[in-house]
Amino acid sequence: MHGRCENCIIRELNSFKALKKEELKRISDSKVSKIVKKGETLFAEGEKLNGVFCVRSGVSKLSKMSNNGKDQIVKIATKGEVLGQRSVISDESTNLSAVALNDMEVCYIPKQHLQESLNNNVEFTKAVLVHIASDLKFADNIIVNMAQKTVRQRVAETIKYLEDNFGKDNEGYISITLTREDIANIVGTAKEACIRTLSSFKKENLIATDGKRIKIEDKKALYRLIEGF
Amino acid sequence: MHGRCENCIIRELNSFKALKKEELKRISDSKVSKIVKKGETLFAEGEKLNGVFCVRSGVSKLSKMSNNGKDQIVKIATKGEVLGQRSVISDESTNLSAVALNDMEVCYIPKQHLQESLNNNVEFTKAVLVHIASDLKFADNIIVNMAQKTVRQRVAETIKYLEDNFGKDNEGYISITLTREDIANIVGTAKEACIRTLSSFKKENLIATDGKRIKIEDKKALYRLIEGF
DNA sequence: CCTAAAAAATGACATTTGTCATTTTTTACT
DNA sequence: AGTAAAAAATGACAAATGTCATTTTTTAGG
Repeated sequence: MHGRCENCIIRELNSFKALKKEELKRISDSKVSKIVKKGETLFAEGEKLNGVFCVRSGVSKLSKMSNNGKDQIVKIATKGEVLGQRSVISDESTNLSAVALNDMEVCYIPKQHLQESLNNNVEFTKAVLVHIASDLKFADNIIVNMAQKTVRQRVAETIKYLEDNFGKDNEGYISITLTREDIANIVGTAKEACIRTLSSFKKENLIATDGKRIKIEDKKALYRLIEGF
Repeated sequence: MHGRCENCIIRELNSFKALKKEELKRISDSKVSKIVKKGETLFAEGEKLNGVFCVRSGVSKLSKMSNNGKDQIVKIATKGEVLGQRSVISDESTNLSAVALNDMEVCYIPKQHLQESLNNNVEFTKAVLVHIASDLKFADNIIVNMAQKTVRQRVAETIKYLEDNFGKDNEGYISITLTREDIANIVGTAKEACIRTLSSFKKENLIATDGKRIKIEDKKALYRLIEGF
């Protein structure tokens, strides 16, 4: 609970692995560990952040409200992700809000320390740069999918994404369970359309469901569908 | 034509302003100035780049082909933009292709020099980081628009974007002229839908057109439409 | 200035997706 | 285990968008 960053294995997953010992010590001394319950907000769109959140466990959605009242999920962040990073880098308020999808353990790190490292440790700055560049590439792909793929294809892609990133339990179901509405908000469609699409996938034996849980039954066919057949 | 980077005013527009004199000299010695004609490809999706392109004049579209054969434009790059940067940072092949929308003057800079500066000059690395972070924020916004806004709203938004970024000529027409198909590829819709939407905007006196040229006639109404009224 | 090719425009229609209303099922809690 | 609330599922219909065919207009080049 109150471990030291120096010993935290999570940092192997993010840019913090490029930090030097002294830097880690300083960060560790000022960081605050927090438990965030399912449904709670880490930060809201437009807020000015004075630090970042390093995710130790649990899952958070990063989303942006659109004028029609729908929440578009832009990213699902899990263990190792550093939330609020972009906004600290540019010294702007956040463009996204972060809400816990299940109970989370996070460390809050005041931004001064990060900024100092960004200003002095090229290795760290470069690591952050590479990470953000990869987020950008990912975002470009989402744009293309949103613009060019059907809801069916995007639902299929989202299921694949969830399995690839969160794995399966011992029964073969995708480990992360989202509400149909959250899935719809990733896909960028109405929840009814999302539900119908999942039902149709079930009829076609592409997937099986049990409550909220989803299992991919015919991976090949699902992948073909994503590619447009 | 063969000016020195040290004297190039374009670099005030991008991260190159954070480079030191020696760095600029080295880059200047190895850079190659090129003229790229309208319609020509600077680089294609999937290509491995050995350098970046700094745009001195002209406009390029950055796009990605989707499986249905449509080209999704992700960004319009103009004076000062550095193309291929993301791919050099991550040392991967590019995820986008770049095609000139009109005649361009660009400088090709071999990647070694950039990488050296990224490894040694924190100021530069940070400047690049801030720039990529801003691209990411922009991309997040596009995702939300694609997912949640109608074609009408997105066409309106694209027109606003073009006027804001490329200005108007002395008759009030937007300075950059794209084909309807290119506009459709920014909006993420079929060209017929794009044409129909523009025609309807014309009927409603939101815009006026003359050939490819577009002029915003009722900015307020157009902006209201973007917001969803 | 003329002409072929490209782009824009339009019609007709199919398909996809969104919206609203309602019922059924699941979940969380005592 | 029982119950209220939330989530999922489904039907019916409207609206938005895509596709294909065709005509009209514009543009580029000799």
